[in-house]
Amino acid sequence: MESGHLFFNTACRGNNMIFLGNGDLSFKGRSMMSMEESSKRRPFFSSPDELFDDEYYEELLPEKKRRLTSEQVHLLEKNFEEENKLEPDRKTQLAKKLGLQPRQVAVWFQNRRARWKTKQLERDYDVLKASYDSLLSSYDSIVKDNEKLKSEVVSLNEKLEVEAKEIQREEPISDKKAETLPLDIAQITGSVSSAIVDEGSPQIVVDSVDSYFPAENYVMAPIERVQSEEDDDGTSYFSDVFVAHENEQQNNEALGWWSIMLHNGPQVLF
DNA sequence: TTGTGTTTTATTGCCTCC
DNA sequence: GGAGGCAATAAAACACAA
Repeated sequence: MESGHLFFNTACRGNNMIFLGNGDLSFKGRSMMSMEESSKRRPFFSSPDELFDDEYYEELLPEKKRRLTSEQVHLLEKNFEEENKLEPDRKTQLAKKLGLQPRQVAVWFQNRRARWKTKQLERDYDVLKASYDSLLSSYDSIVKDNEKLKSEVVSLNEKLEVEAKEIQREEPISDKKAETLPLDIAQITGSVSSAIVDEGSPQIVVDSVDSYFPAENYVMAPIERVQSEEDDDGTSYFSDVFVAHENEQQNNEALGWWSIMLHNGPQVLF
């Protein structure tokens, strides 16, 4: 039926083709129209004589916009797949083959490129969106991990504090030793990992220019290892613990390079 | 049948390249 | 300056729901 329709729905006059029937009975998934319905809408011819009836064409003029037949579209699509640009020779050949004006072929390619571009943009958007969704998912997972690690740090800090107090109770410390003990262990506990940073509480910031301690009043000084807890794989959660002293001058004398480090910018402590 | 949205064909104006 | 490409747009053809 489609091929029959295609045969009847076009009429050639010289190099130009004028479309008289309904060009897309089955065009791009649209519903099939019966031959009868089609002829009611737009008559088509059954004999060569009728095809070249000049009077009829004059009635039709000015010519209405006609859709290309599915056969023409198929051939155009095939050519477009091969090369989406049209050289002059190819345009002329294709126009002859299809019974269209070269201009029509050029216009079809132009519109087809525009459609392709739109589709391509949609595809690109889908790819980018998938990529974004994936990244977002990874980010969420990292945030959760971070929360988990932070709570572990809090729990370990609490343990550390308890144990430090016990040590202090069991072995009363000398005045000299007392100078090097933490003033406030809770303030120090943020220094365990650069990946775990709680913005809500003051901490020593590792790998950062910003330090928890106001440089005017405090310096950091190395002290004896207070407590070190190790993970299953042997990774140490706690390294050296530092203490802040209010008397900067005293500490500058006593602590040497730590104070220099503090005043001279970024420190990598672990 | 009609209103509305979509698709296709064609035009216009601007831009780039040779 | 002419040819060709592209973006924006018009207009016809068509689908489809109410």
